[in-house]
Amino acid sequence: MPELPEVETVRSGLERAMVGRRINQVVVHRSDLRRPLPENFSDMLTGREVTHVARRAKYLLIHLDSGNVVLAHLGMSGRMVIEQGTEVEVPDRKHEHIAFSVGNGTVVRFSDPRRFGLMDLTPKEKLFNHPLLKFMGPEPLDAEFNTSTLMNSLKGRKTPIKSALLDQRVVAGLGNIYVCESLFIAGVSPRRITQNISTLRAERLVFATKEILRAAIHAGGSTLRDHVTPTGEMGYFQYNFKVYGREGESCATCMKPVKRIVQAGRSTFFCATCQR
DNA sequence: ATTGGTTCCTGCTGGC
DNA sequence: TGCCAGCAGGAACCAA
Repeated sequence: MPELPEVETVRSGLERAMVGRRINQVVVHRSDLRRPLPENFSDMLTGREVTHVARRAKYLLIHLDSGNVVLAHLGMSGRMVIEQGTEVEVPDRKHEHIAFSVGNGTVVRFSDPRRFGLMDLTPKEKLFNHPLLKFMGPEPLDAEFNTSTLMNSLKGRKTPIKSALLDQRVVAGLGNIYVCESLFIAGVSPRRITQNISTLRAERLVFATKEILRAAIHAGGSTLRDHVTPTGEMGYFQYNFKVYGREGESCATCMKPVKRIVQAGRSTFFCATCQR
Protein backbone atom coordinates (compact mmCIF):
# COMPACT_ATOMS: atom_id res chain seq x y z
CA MET A 1 0.00 0.00 0.00
CA PRO A 2 1.63 3.18 -1.11
CA GLU A 3 2.19 5.59 1.74
CA LEU A 4 4.48 8.61 1.66
CA PRO A 5 7.80 6.73 1.23
CA GLU A 6 6.44 4.60 -1.59
CA VAL A 7 4.94 7.62 -3.34
CA GLU A 8 8.24 9.47 -2.93
CA THR A 9 10.04 6.54 -4.55
CA VAL A 10 7.58 6.59 -7.44
CA ARG A 11 7.97 10.36 -7.72
CA SER A 12 11.71 10.17 -8.15
CA GLY A 13 11.35 7.42 -10.75
CA LEU A 14 8.83 9.45 -12.72
CA GLU A 15 10.99 12.53 -12.47
CA ARG A 16 13.87 10.73 -14.14
CA ALA A 17 11.65 9.28 -16.85
CA MET A 18 9.43 12.26 -17.64
CA VAL A 19 11.01 15.63 -16.88
CA GLY A 20 11.97 17.50 -20.03
CA ARG A 21 9.97 15.03 -22.13
CA ARG A 22 6.89 15.76 -24.18
CA ILE A 23 3.81 13.59 -23.68
CA ASN A 24 3.02 12.55 -27.24
CA GLN A 25 0.20 10.13 -26.54
CA VAL A 26 -2.16 9.26 -23.69
CA VAL A 27 -4.12 6.01 -23.84
CA VAL A 28 -7.06 5.66 -21.44
CA HIS A 29 -8.46 2.16 -21.00
CA ARG A 30 -10.66 3.00 -18.03
CA SER A 31 -11.70 6.38 -16.78
CA ASP A 32 -13.88 5.21 -13.87
CA LEU A 33 -11.30 5.35 -11.13
CA ARG A 34 -12.03 6.45 -7.55
CA ARG A 35 -13.44 9.53 -9.19
CA PRO A 36 -13.99 9.81 -12.93
CA LEU A 37 -11.08 11.06 -14.99
CA PRO A 38 -11.71 14.60 -16.34
CA GLU A 39 -13.43 14.53 -19.75
CA ASN A 40 -10.59 16.21 -21.62
CA PHE A 41 -7.77 14.47 -19.78
CA SER A 42 -5.87 13.11 -22.80
CA ASP A 43 -6.31 16.29 -24.83
CA MET A 44 -4.97 18.48 -22.05
CA LEU A 45 -1.86 16.32 -21.69
CA THR A 46 -1.03 15.49 -25.27
CA GLY A 47 1.78 17.63 -26.66
CA ARG A 48 2.69 19.08 -23.26
CA GLU A 49 6.14 18.90 -21.73
CA VAL A 50 6.64 17.71 -18.16
CA THR A 51 8.50 20.40 -16.23
CA HIS A 52 8.79 18.66 -12.89
CA VAL A 53 7.28 15.95 -10.74
CA ALA A 54 6.49 16.86 -7.14
CA ARG A 55 4.66 15.23 -4.27
CA ARG A 56 2.20 16.40 -1.63
CA ALA A 57 1.43 13.76 1.02
CA LYS A 58 0.48 10.68 -1.01
CA TYR A 59 -0.31 12.66 -4.15
CA LEU A 60 1.97 12.83 -7.16
CA LEU A 61 1.99 16.24 -8.86
CA ILE A 62 3.07 16.12 -12.48
CA HIS A 63 3.63 19.68 -13.66
CA LEU A 64 3.14 20.51 -17.33
CA ASP A 65 4.45 23.43 -19.38
CA SER A 66 0.84 24.49 -19.99
CA GLY A 67 0.55 25.48 -16.34
CA ASN A 68 -1.66 22.52 -15.55
CA VAL A 69 -0.81 19.89 -12.98
CA VAL A 70 -1.76 16.22 -13.06
CA LEU A 71 -2.71 15.12 -9.58
CA ALA A 72 -2.36 11.37 -9.12
CA HIS A 73 -3.13 9.16 -6.14
CA LEU A 74 -2.13 5.50 -6.11
CA GLY A 75 -4.83 4.43 -3.66
CA MET A 76 -4.21 0.96 -2.33
CA SER A 77 -2.90 -0.90 -5.29
CA GLY A 78 -1.77 1.72 -7.79
CA ARG A 79 1.47 1.27 -9.70
CA MET A 80 3.48 3.35 -12.12
CA VAL A 81 5.80 1.36 -14.32
CA ILE A 82 8.26 2.76 -16.84
CA GLU A 83 8.95 0.71 -19.92
CA GLN A 84 11.19 1.10 -22.94
CA GLY A 85 10.28 0.24 -26.49
CA THR A 86 6.80 -1.19 -25.90
CA GLU A 87 3.56 -0.27 -27.63
CA VAL A 88 1.68 2.34 -25.63
CA GLU A 89 -1.69 1.05 -26.86
CA VAL A 90 -1.11 -2.49 -25.65
CA PRO A 91 -1.77 -2.84 -21.92
CA ASP A 92 0.95 -4.47 -19.96
CA ARG A 93 -1.27 -6.02 -17.32
CA LYS A 94 -4.89 -6.75 -16.58
CA HIS A 95 -5.74 -3.61 -14.61
CA GLU A 96 -3.76 -1.08 -16.54
CA HIS A 97 -5.95 2.02 -16.87
CA ILE A 98 -3.79 4.76 -18.38
CA ALA A 99 -0.56 4.79 -20.38
CA PHE A 100 1.58 7.79 -21.32
CA SER A 101 4.03 7.77 -24.18
CA VAL A 102 6.76 10.32 -23.44
CA GLY A 103 9.06 9.93 -26.42
CA ASN A 104 12.26 7.98 -27.00
CA GLY A 105 10.21 4.81 -26.72
CA THR A 106 9.47 5.45 -23.04
CA VAL A 107 6.01 4.50 -21.79
CA VAL A 108 4.68 5.22 -18.30
CA ARG A 109 1.89 2.83 -17.32
CA PHE A 110 -0.59 3.34 -14.49
CA SER A 111 -2.33 0.22 -13.22
CA ASP A 112 -4.57 -0.13 -10.19
CA PRO A 113 -6.59 -3.34 -9.64
CA ARG A 114 -8.68 -1.99 -6.78
CA ARG A 115 -9.27 1.37 -8.42
CA PHE A 116 -8.95 3.36 -5.19
CA GLY A 117 -6.50 5.56 -7.04
CA LEU A 118 -7.40 8.64 -9.06
CA MET A 119 -6.09 11.27 -11.42
CA ASP A 120 -7.24 14.82 -11.80
CA LEU A 121 -6.10 17.91 -13.62
CA THR A 122 -5.89 21.39 -12.15
CA PRO A 123 -4.28 24.72 -12.99
CA LYS A 124 -1.07 25.26 -11.03
CA GLU A 125 -2.31 28.40 -9.31
CA LYS A 126 -5.33 26.55 -7.94
CA LEU A 127 -3.37 23.47 -6.92
CA PHE A 128 -3.39 23.95 -3.17
CA ASN A 129 -7.00 25.01 -3.25
CA HIS A 130 -7.91 21.71 -4.85
CA PRO A 131 -10.57 20.02 -2.69
CA LEU A 132 -8.30 17.02 -2.17
CA LEU A 133 -5.36 19.10 -0.95
CA LYS A 134 -7.01 22.11 0.63
CA PHE A 135 -7.47 20.80 4.16
CA MET A 136 -4.35 18.73 4.34
CA GLY A 137 -2.02 19.04 7.31
CA PRO A 138 1.75 19.60 7.24
CA GLU A 139 4.20 17.38 5.40
CA PRO A 140 5.69 15.16 8.09
CA LEU A 141 9.26 15.80 6.90
CA ASP A 142 8.84 19.58 6.86
CA ALA A 143 9.85 21.80 9.77
CA GLU A 144 6.20 22.79 9.98
CA PHE A 145 5.50 19.38 11.50
CA ASN A 146 6.95 19.76 14.98
CA THR A 147 6.05 19.25 18.63
CA SER A 148 4.12 22.47 18.94
CA THR A 149 2.09 22.13 15.73
CA LEU A 150 1.29 18.52 16.59
CA MET A 151 0.26 19.40 20.16
CA ASN A 152 -1.91 22.13 18.73
CA SER A 153 -3.79 19.88 16.31
CA LEU A 154 -4.29 17.19 18.97
CA LYS A 155 -5.61 19.66 21.53
CA GLY A 156 -9.17 18.94 22.62
CA ARG A 157 -9.60 15.89 20.43
CA LYS A 158 -10.82 12.67 21.94
CA THR A 159 -9.75 10.04 19.44
CA PRO A 160 -6.98 7.53 20.03
CA ILE A 161 -3.62 8.84 18.80
CA LYS A 162 -3.53 6.05 16.20
CA SER A 163 -6.62 7.43 14.45
CA ALA A 164 -5.41 11.02 14.76
CA LEU A 165 -2.14 10.25 13.01
CA LEU A 166 -4.04 8.61 10.15
CA ASP A 167 -6.09 11.79 9.77
CA GLN A 168 -4.52 13.65 6.87
CA ARG A 169 -5.52 16.98 8.41
CA VAL A 170 -3.22 16.35 11.38
CA VAL A 171 -0.23 15.22 9.36
CA ALA A 172 -0.36 14.32 5.69
CA GLY A 173 1.07 11.21 4.09
CA LEU A 174 1.04 8.59 6.83
CA GLY A 175 -0.89 5.36 6.45
CA ASN A 176 -1.49 2.37 8.65
CA ILE A 177 1.98 0.89 8.41
CA TYR A 178 4.08 3.94 9.21
CA VAL A 179 1.69 5.05 11.95
CA CYS A 180 2.07 1.70 13.71
CA GLU A 181 5.83 1.81 13.33
CA SER A 182 6.13 5.44 14.48
CA LEU A 183 4.06 4.73 17.59
CA PHE A 184 6.31 1.79 18.42
CA ILE A 185 9.53 3.77 17.93
CA ALA A 186 8.10 6.60 20.04
CA GLY A 187 6.93 4.18 22.74
CA VAL A 188 3.42 5.62 22.64
CA SER A 189 0.32 3.45 23.01
CA PRO A 190 -1.95 3.60 19.94
CA ARG A 191 -4.91 3.68 22.35
CA ARG A 192 -3.82 6.83 24.17
CA ILE A 193 -6.39 9.58 23.75
CA THR A 194 -4.94 12.55 21.89
CA GLN A 195 -5.72 15.14 24.54
CA ASN A 196 -3.67 13.09 27.00
CA ILE A 197 -0.56 13.21 24.83
CA SER A 198 2.16 15.00 26.81
CA THR A 199 4.67 17.34 25.20
CA LEU A 200 7.33 14.69 25.74
CA ARG A 201 5.28 12.07 23.90
CA ALA A 202 4.48 14.49 21.08
CA GLU A 203 8.16 15.26 20.75
CA ARG A 204 9.03 11.57 20.57
CA LEU A 205 6.28 11.00 17.99
CA VAL A 206 7.49 13.79 15.74
CA PHE A 207 11.04 12.50 15.94
CA ALA A 208 10.01 8.88 15.33
CA THR A 209 7.82 9.78 12.37
CA LYS A 210 10.53 11.74 10.61
CA GLU A 211 13.10 9.07 11.36
CA ILE A 212 11.02 6.19 10.04
CA LEU A 213 9.96 8.04 6.89
CA ARG A 214 13.54 9.01 6.05
CA ALA A 215 14.72 5.44 6.54
CA ALA A 216 11.85 4.03 4.45
CA ILE A 217 12.44 6.47 1.59
CA HIS A 218 16.10 5.50 1.67
CA ALA A 219 15.09 1.84 1.34
CA GLY A 220 12.84 2.54 -1.67
CA GLY A 221 9.68 2.10 0.42
CA SER A 222 8.12 -1.17 1.52
CA THR A 223 6.98 -3.86 -0.88
CA LEU A 224 4.09 -5.83 0.57
CA ARG A 225 1.79 -6.75 -2.27
CA ASP A 226 1.74 -3.99 -4.78
CA HIS A 227 4.52 -1.52 -4.44
CA VAL A 228 7.42 -1.62 -6.85
CA THR A 229 9.55 1.29 -7.95
CA PRO A 230 8.75 2.56 -11.46
CA THR A 231 11.78 0.69 -12.72
CA GLY A 232 10.50 -2.55 -11.25
CA GLU A 233 12.66 -2.92 -8.15
CA MET A 234 11.10 -3.82 -4.84
CA GLY A 235 11.41 -1.62 -1.79
CA TYR A 236 12.90 -3.43 1.16
CA PHE A 237 11.84 -1.43 4.20
CA GLN A 238 9.28 -4.13 5.10
CA TYR A 239 12.17 -6.10 6.61
CA ASN A 240 12.61 -3.28 9.11
CA PHE A 241 9.05 -3.41 10.42
CA LYS A 242 9.13 -3.80 14.18
CA VAL A 243 5.40 -4.40 14.73
CA TYR A 244 3.39 -4.12 11.52
CA GLY A 245 2.16 -7.55 10.42
CA ARG A 246 3.99 -9.22 13.32
CA GLU A 247 1.12 -10.29 15.56
CA GLY A 248 2.30 -12.93 18.03
CA GLU A 249 5.97 -12.46 17.23
CA SER A 250 8.34 -11.27 19.96
CA CYS A 251 8.76 -7.55 20.47
CA ALA A 252 12.31 -6.61 19.45
CA THR A 253 12.76 -4.73 22.72
CA CYS A 254 11.08 -6.78 25.47
CA MET A 255 10.36 -10.15 23.80
CA LYS A 256 6.65 -10.06 24.74
CA PRO A 257 4.27 -10.93 21.90
CA VAL A 258 3.20 -8.15 19.56
CA LYS A 259 -0.54 -7.53 19.80
CA ARG A 260 -3.10 -6.77 17.13
CA ILE A 261 -6.23 -4.79 17.82
CA VAL A 262 -8.75 -3.13 15.50
CA GLN A 263 -9.18 0.62 15.70
CA ALA A 264 -11.59 2.50 13.44
CA GLY A 265 -11.84 -0.63 11.32
CA ARG A 266 -8.11 -1.01 10.79
CA SER A 267 -5.49 -3.29 12.26
CA THR A 268 -3.14 -1.80 14.82
CA PHE A 269 0.00 -3.71 15.74
CA PHE A 270 1.81 -2.73 18.94
CA CYS A 271 3.66 -3.83 22.04
CA ALA A 272 1.53 -3.29 25.15
CA THR A 273 4.65 -3.33 27.35
CA CYS A 274 6.87 -0.92 25.44
CA GLN A 275 4.15 1.48 24.31
CA ARG A 276 2.46 3.54 27.01
C1' DA B 1 -18.31 19.76 15.67
C1' DT B 2 -16.31 15.84 15.94
C1' DT B 3 -16.13 11.02 15.21
C1' DG B 4 -17.20 6.38 14.13
C1' DG B 5 -19.10 3.44 10.59
C1' DT B 6 -19.78 2.32 5.69
C1' DT B 7 -18.47 2.09 1.06
C1' DC B 8 -15.84 1.59 -3.10
C1' DC B 9 -12.70 -2.54 -5.47
C1' DT B 10 -10.04 -6.94 -6.46
C1' DG B 11 -6.58 -10.33 -5.09
C1' DC B 12 -5.09 -13.19 -1.74
C1' DT B 13 -5.63 -16.30 2.21
C1' DG B 14 -7.38 -19.72 5.13
C1' DG B 15 -10.79 -22.90 6.49
C1' DC B 16 -13.55 -26.67 5.29
C1' DT C 1 -7.63 -30.03 -4.40
C1' DG C 2 -10.95 -26.56 -4.91
C1' DC C 3 -14.13 -23.35 -3.62
C1' DC C 4 -15.60 -19.23 -1.46
C1' DA C 5 -16.25 -16.08 2.45
C1' DG C 6 -13.70 -12.80 4.61
C1' DC C 7 -10.14 -9.60 4.89
C1' DA C 8 -6.92 -5.85 3.47
C1' DG C 9 -7.13 -0.67 3.36
C1' DG C 10 -7.21 5.36 1.72
C1' DA C 11 -10.33 8.53 2.16
C1' DA C 12 -14.92 10.47 0.85
C1' DC C 13 -19.19 10.35 2.62
C1' DC C 14 -22.91 9.92 5.92
C1' DA C 15 -25.20 9.76 10.25
C1' DA C 16 -25.40 10.63 15.05
